[in-house]
Amino acid sequence: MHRPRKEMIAATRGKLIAAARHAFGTIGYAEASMDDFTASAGLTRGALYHHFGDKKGLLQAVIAEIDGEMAVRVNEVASKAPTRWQHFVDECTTYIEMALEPEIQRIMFRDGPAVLGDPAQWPNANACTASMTDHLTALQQEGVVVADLDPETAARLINGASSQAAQRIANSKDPEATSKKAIAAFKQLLEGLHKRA
Amino acid sequence: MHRPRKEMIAATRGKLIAAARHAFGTIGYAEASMDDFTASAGLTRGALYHHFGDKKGLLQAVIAEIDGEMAVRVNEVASKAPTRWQHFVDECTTYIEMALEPEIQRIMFRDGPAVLGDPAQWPNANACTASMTDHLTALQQEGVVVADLDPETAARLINGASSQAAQRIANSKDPEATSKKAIAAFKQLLEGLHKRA
DNA sequence: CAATTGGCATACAGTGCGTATGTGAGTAGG
DNA sequence: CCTACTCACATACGCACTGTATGCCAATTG
Repeated sequence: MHRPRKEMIAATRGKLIAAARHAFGTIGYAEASMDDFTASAGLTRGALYHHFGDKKGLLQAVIAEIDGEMAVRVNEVASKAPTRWQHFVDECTTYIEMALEPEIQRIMFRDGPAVLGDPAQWPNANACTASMTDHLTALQQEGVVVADLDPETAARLINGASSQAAQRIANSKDPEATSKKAIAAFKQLLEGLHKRA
Repeated sequence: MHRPRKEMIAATRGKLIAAARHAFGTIGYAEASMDDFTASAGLTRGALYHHFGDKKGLLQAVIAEIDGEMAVRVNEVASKAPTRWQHFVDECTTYIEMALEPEIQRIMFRDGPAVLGDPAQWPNANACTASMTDHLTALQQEGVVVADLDPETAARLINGASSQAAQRIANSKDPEATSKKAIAAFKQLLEGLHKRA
């Protein structure tokens, strides 16, 4: 029986990722001391370097985890829509709502790109965009969306707009009102993709 | 005559900003050693701390300078358009083109937001968005753009989409082809703001 | 011409990252 | 069942970088 060993290792990795995720999500990547957050997980930097190579490696692992969770949440919400177009729109607005959470905003939209570069190049964190791309492709084949459009490109642009919308809401004095305005403007932009009669 | 003194000070500030701008724009904010780039300007960190307080303060100064330049360039190009809508579209595409430059991309869209937070909250770097907001407002009054839209919000979303478009082009294997696709997708999104017949 | 301001350099301390090395618990062969 | 090995993780060390406290010298002012 060689389970205990494997389980201990997985537990250690999990603890490190959880501690780092909390630190990165609150005080930010640059300010997070490896000594501090490994200690908060009851470990030392030795474990961190053994499992993740360096601080960036740990950030990658954290990002992969968050991306997976986001993809699940988006699919859950959007799959209930009546039409595919509505499905697509719901997917986008859910994305904005998730981007409102400080942890996601900080790690996925701020520190992540600054430390690891263009998110489009990340190896393990593209589930959300991939899903949006698929829907756009399908909508195009159904004739709902204009044909002259590269789906993945469009998905990325929408992504960018979403994150701005979320930041605007998050930093607003009156998030309720700002949210309405931001989502309205966002949907208006999406209308541009609709094929005209 | 107390020019020489003032001029020397301005020269020092200029040299520091230029050296930092180059370092930030190439190797990035986090990797740029203050000792190194102050030395490359023939100075030491003493001058830096005297004039800018800390590393972040210097980044702010660099960003303010770049923002000013960007605003000038946008206005130069866009002011030649025949219609106001075209003027607005040109403004956006010019913005994308500028965002293609590695220095601007790195400092304004990656490291800047990571270190200083939401660009919308920056005190001295909003000239570009302000201009776009103005045009959207005017277009709205002329009935070209849908009335039910907050101009500043829309400007920010477009900003986000622009920066994604630029990153996509910049990281592409075939920038020429990607550029066409990205700008086409971008214009398609903008069409959503047009009032329909 | 003396006094003072302040621009900038130098010296110092704290902290954090990365690496090299050590140790003890689990694992495999005889 | 005992020994040798592996490997997860800790400890110890060196280096680089930021920020602050202090010092010096030139320019300004009366």
